[in-house]
Amino acid sequence: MDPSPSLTRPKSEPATVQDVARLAGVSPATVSRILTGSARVAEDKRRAVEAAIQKLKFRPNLSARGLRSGSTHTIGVLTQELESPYFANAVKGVDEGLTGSGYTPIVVPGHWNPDEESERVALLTARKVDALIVLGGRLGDARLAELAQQLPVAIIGRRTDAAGVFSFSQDQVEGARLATAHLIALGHRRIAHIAGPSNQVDGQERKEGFMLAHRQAGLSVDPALIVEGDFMETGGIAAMESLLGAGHGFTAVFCANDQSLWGAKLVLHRRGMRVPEDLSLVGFDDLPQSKYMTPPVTAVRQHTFAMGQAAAWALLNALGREMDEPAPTVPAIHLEVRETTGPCHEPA
Amino acid sequence: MDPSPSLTRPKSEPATVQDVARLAGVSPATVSRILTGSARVAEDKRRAVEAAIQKLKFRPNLSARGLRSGSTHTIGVLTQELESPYFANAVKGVDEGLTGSGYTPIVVPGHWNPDEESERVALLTARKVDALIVLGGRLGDARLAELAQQLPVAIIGRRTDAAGVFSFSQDQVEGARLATAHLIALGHRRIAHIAGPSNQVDGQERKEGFMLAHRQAGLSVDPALIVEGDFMETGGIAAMESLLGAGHGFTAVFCANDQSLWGAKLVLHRRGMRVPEDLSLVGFDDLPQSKYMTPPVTAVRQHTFAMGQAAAWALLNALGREMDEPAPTVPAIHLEVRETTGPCHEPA
DNA sequence: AATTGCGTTGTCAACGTTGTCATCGCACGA
DNA sequence: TCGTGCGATGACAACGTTGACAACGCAATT
Repeated sequence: MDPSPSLTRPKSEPATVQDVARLAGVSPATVSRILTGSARVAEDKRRAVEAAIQKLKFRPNLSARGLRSGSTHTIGVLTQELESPYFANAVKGVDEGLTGSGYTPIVVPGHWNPDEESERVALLTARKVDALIVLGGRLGDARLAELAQQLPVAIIGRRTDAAGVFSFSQDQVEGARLATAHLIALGHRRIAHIAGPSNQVDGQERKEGFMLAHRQAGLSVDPALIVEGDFMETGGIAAMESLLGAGHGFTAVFCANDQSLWGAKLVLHRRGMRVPEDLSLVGFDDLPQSKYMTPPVTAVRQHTFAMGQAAAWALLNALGREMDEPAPTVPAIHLEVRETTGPCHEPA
Repeated sequence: MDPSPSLTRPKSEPATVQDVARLAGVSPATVSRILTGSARVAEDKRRAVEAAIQKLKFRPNLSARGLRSGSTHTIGVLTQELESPYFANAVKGVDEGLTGSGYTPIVVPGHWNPDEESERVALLTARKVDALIVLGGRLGDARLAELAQQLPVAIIGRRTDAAGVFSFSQDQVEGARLATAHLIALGHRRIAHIAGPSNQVDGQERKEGFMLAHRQAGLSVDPALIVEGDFMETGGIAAMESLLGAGHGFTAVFCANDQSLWGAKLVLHRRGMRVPEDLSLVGFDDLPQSKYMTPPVTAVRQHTFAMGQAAAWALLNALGREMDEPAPTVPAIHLEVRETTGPCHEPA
């Protein structure tokens, strides 16, 4: 660490269109025309202006431009946790979908807190973003609909009834059903579930899929085998310990997300239990790291990157931009079978 | 996926200070005074204005404010990869360090590409950010110094000679030395190194620390045991396979970063080799996930979060804000010993 | 050679906010 | 009672950019 502040700051004022115009011997309007490409300009003047821009290192002041034209060529992205791989992936998709469009994403975190989310969104709109992408979160439908009245809005990872909102999400129930059915097909009969927080819709839906798969197979679920986690590694640890401590036999666990699974897996390692020989594990999200775990994790794959791209595409389109490529498609949710699941050895 | 565009968009024009002033029966200047707190205002007028703001849902237009006052209360953050846990952590630190300050971070990715970084930074300055935080990257010292002339600049994870730039970084050589010395202390004598890309300073310095530890212990390094990776999991896989394929015995590996280690570890798992019984592994960065790997990874801990916080603090301070807390300290780099390292079993 | 027409360029106002300056009104002291 | 002074408030200009509109020059046509 080496903080070395500067004491002198010359602060040469940045050039303006006026300066450029004066140097190039034209009017500010002509400079503007060249910058925005809004009208034809004689070749020699264009060259003179471009030279002046180079010389003065001119960059249009985007505050002024935004004020005058009403458009900032900016897309606000409300995420929840910057450090979560799940959101990072979606943001990356948005970023990718926006490259070459002239629009820049402005990413702000909401921390799953409705008040904070609302505040951050207000900040984005005050900043006059041209469109808005919301990743998950707890913003109410009413608020979303209200926002959609002012500017194009897309939401990722959540369904909504709010009118006029582009929504990109994947079928959580189906994903969970897939995961559970896979375990059942491997012969598992006593399957535990480390659930998500009960106040979060995703968690509820995944639990629903877990139940559904059992019902479809004509199996019943032992409520004692369902333990609530918090979508974090630590929650997975606690849940697995409580599950193991209670001592009711089970041969597989469906975890509501990968992070819970990672925590659970660590507990098994500590106790000398092998995966998948002693216990099969399925996750949800298929975060990038899951592929490199030992053994690599079997998990339901959410196409967050593709959803980010699709959201970006939809908004650019709504903003009236000519799209040279068709709307990207988001693959259906599916199960990525790797090595944390295996046939059931202990007969129920 | 369910994109449901709205066709009608009423677009009620947002309220302005003018509207508020009219409704409250005062002048725009008085509204401004209340908003910015720049002068005393009679209690009854204040109440009237606040009521009008509520009623009209007024939010000051930040483009206009930025244009007029020159300050946007915004801090630009140039990161490299949104999806990398390393950068995500630093950004989170910045975000935390900024909470409650009234400043908002604007995060843009640079993708390790000097041209793109330069372009993104230009975009941030055109947007009139009040200060700039650069995470890693390849921006030249000259450019950094030039930027520092215009606004306060901090750089994280990189040392720089650029004048007037706040720099927060950790001693990479020392970190690598620590990691290697730990292996040597455990009795390892033939230690391999999966290096970073040779054109990246971090990689070079970590390799240097690797060599240094050997020198200090009076040991020589077998050049055949050093293989170049790319700081990604796939590079780690390739490097480990080439190392194992060459067949020269070694009992431990120092990986230039955690992601390389994850890849390498997967190869060992595939080949049925145990960690740390058959091979010890040390990483660098100590990413959050490393703690939940099985076994948990021994790694050099970089305090990226703390550096992010410290950078935010330094910039706020430089912007003249009264800091009610002292500058956060960044702990020295250290080795987090977990379970991927153990005593050497095979005598050299 | 005069006129029309078109394409290029410049002038000017406006976007919403804030700071400067002048003014107003009030309370106080002489 | 009148003048002074100070605090509160309003009018106004300015930030840098763009778009509407007007004016200009040139070429083609009659």
